[in-house]
This record gives sequence, structure tokens and C-alpha cells, in this order.
Amino acid sequence: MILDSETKAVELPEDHGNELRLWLRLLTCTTLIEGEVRSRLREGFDVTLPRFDLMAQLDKVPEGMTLSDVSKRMMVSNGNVTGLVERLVESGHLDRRTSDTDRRVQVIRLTKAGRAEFRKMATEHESWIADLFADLGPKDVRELMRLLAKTKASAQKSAQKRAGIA
Amino acid sequence: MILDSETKAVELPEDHGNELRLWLRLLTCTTLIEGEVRSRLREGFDVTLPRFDLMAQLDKVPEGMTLSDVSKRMMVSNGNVTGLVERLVESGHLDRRTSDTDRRVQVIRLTKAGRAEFRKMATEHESWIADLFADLGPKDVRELMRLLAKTKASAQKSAQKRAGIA
DNA sequence: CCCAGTTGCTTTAAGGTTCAAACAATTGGC
DNA sequence: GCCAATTGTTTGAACCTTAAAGCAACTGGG
Repeated sequence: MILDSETKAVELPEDHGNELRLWLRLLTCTTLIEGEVRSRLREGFDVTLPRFDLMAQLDKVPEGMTLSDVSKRMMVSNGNVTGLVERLVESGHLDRRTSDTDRRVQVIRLTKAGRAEFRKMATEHESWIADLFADLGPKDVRELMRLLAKTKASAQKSAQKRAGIA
Repeated sequence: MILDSETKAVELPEDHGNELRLWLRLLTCTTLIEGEVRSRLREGFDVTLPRFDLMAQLDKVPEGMTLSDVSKRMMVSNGNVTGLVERLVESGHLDRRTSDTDRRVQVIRLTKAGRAEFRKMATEHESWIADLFADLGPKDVRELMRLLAKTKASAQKSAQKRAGIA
């Protein structure tokens, strides 16, 4: 903070260039890897990334989840999930039923076929990721994990702060 | 590599869980920050992130760029850029003209109004980013930059390798 | 019981995104 | 100069995405 001649706080344009460069690099990495995964999924299994992601969420919870749960976990809008689920039910990957205790709630699960299909994809997917990160040693991986955890916490805090204001 | 009793190479399912977890964390960070930037841009300036990104590319090059250049820099498809530019020309932010030397080529630039609008947004944008990364010290930032550079190189190498095969 | 508020999901409108196919213009080999 | 290959852009179909509005069902205080 800098004080001017009348001792009032003055906002000088501070230099945040490093953070900006960091953000752009983070974004580039993610875009690069995501694009690669996207096209390998398409070529190998003729499936889109959002479909794969949704199935990945469901694979972790055999008893199924509600649409809202999925929406929160995937960090996408409710309406988005509705459409995605629609197409996956259509293609036989998902099973969808109305909850017994709350008729608003839709519970979705992988079908047997859906689960089998997903497992096949997941195995390859994991090896693609390993390959994409191949040049990072175990120490690099650990250190990145640590720093990204810190980044996530920082961003959440900032988002939270703003949510309080707005 | 593990060799079985008949001395043939055997593929065992290796554990790539750490890389996978790293990727998911990277993705979470990016999604979180990107979503935050997206909604601040919307609320503050009623502009979408892709429009902002496109204008950011053009701001760096006053003499303008071709659509292909933009497409490569933004890592999005050509068709995508066509539509984006269309809307930004429509709204008066961009100027578009056919190249004198190659009539296939469209050169786009920020208009005066577009540039002014962008500069306003960019200033705030930079401070949002700084705030989102606020809990990272200078050392963290440097270290993350280093590790992400390594990650980018690794991913590019892997993508390159695959492009050669396919 | 009732109704106001909340919650879960769907719909709509607008835009973003991709891939593949089509088109237009340029370039290079001959 | 011609024609094949390449390059730059646009178009079309399908899908993804969001925000906002709307509908349906549940909940709790009175």
C-alpha cells in the first residue's frame, strides 16, 4: 500500500503479470490434455468426453446417484445433466428410475452394458493419462499435487468471498 | 517390464493412479477458475469468455491476424472462430477485411471501440486472477510455472508421438 | 391442514464447440 | 499454362453448455 501526500490510500496499478502468466499456462496444459483425451475417446470408442465423465462418476457409485449429485460433482449445470443423461439412457448405457421416497428425484445408474463399456474405456484412459504425464517424475507429481491443492483452496476462498458479496 | 516363465513380455496392469489423480486435480483447478472468470465477465461486462479470449489474442497484435492464426493460438477449430468472429464483427468489436495478397484470407483486428472495451475488461480480469491465486507465494508461483512447463512439454510429446502413428 | 418456501428436474433460447464436407483461391510440378 | 495438391474459410449437423424461467413435489411453521 502506498500513501500519497495527504495520507490517503492510493491504488496503484500493481503488477499481477506472473499470476496471469501462471493462469494461462495452467489453462494451456489443461486444454492440451483435454483435447488429446477427447480425440482419443472419439477415435477409440466413439464417445464424447462429457459422456465419459458422467459414466466415470456413476462407476464409483453402483447404487446410483441423483441428477443433482451428478451436476455438483461434474461442476456443470442441471440442465446440462438432463440432456446428457437423456442421450445415455437412449443409448442403453444408463438406467433411470424415479425415487420411491421423492417423486421429483431421478436416480441413474450404469447398466450392465454401460459399466462394461466404461471399464474398457477407463483402462485405456488411465494409460493415456500416464503417457501424457510420462516425463514427470514421482517427485514432480507429488509437488504438483501439493501446489494444485493449494491453488484449488485459494481459488475456492476467492470464489466464496465473492459469492458472499453478490 | 515383467517376464513370465516362458520369457515373453507380459503386460501387467500398472498403477497409474497418481497420474490420474493429478490430472483430475489439474482439471478441477482449471474448471473452478475458468467458471469463476466466466461468471465475473458475464456479470461485470456481459461478455462471454470465448469472446474475451479472442479479443485478448487480437489485442497483442494491432495489425491483426488471420482466422487460422487465431484458431491455432486459441486451440479451437476453424469453424468455431468463424462464428465467434461473425458475432464480434456484428457487435462492432472487430473489423474484418479480405487480404490484398490472398483473397481466401480474412484479416481481423480490434476496432477502436473494441480495444477500449477490452482494455477495461483486461484490467479487472488481471486483478481477478491475482485474487484467485492470492494464497500462493512467489515461490509457489515460480515452482508451478516450472512444473506446468514440464507438463506441457510432456503432453505435447505424447500427442506428437500419437499424431505420427495416426 | 395449508400454504409459503425450498428443492429437483426440465425446458427454452442463445451461444459455443467439434468434425467433416464443401468451397474458393493459391501454389508447385511439369 | 495446366492440373493436382494444398491452404484458408465457411457451412451443416450434432452435441455441449449455460442462465433463467417454469413446473412438480416435498417440507415445515402456523
